[in-house]
Amino acid sequence: MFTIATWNINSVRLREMLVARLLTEEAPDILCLQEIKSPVDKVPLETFRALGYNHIVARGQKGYNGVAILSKLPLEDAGDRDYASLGHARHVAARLENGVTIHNFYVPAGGDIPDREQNIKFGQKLDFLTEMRDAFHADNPTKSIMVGDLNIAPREDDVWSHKQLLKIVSHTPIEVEHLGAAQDAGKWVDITRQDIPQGLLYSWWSYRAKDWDAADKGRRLDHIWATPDISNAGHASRILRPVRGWEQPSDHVPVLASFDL
DNA sequence: ATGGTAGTATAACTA
Repeated sequence: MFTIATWNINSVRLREMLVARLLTEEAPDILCLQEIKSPVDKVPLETFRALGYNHIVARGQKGYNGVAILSKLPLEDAGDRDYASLGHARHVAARLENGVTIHNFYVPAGGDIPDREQNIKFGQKLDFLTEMRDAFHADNPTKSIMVGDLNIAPREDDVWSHKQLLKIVSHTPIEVEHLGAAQDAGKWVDITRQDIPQGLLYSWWSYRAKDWDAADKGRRLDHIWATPDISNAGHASRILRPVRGWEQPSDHVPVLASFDL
């Protein structure tokens, strides 16, 4: 059995000690980070190694984006793809010794206006998702887990108000449709919703709210999926809401699942 | 309707 977590950290250098706290308190076997906002050679790897996370696969760049997989279990680098040819560090993959492949994604946020004619970033987001669909269709993944900040809350109960967010980027029907096409192409099972099928679930709360906890205007942007050959092994999903209340927090909280593999 | 906060290339961008 192993536990995997995904967390958009919004700068791994600024929040090095928050990562260390999560690794100490929850001790997932694997932690996938997004938005590390750092070149790989400036990630504080020694802090993570000292906590037993000796196996690290990452892609970084200066200032923006960046993804990393920290693991207590041996990993081999399984490459990356430049979806939508943006030249951004938004994907990396790794393979465990048991043959399970881990994909870590940071899907573009997509800007504010949900129209590709008016907002190039929204078009890039849709193109990124279309390339994910095509890649999953071509690769037909098996024994795979895909996690990350997908920047889309697909279900009505993944947002604080379905009606009020229908024209807000992250919950528009066209984004949900594109994400669904990528999910279907890989036959991915949403492990969080397999475990917690009913009820409101959020993994992100805006920094701009006066009181994020009281207003509770959250969205479930962070996901853990698995291919159907191993989806039955997934269980014990959790979303660590209290982490949003830690000092100088990320706007995202960790999402966890365990796999009996 | 607007503006609100946070991070990094500390100025203007991205989220």
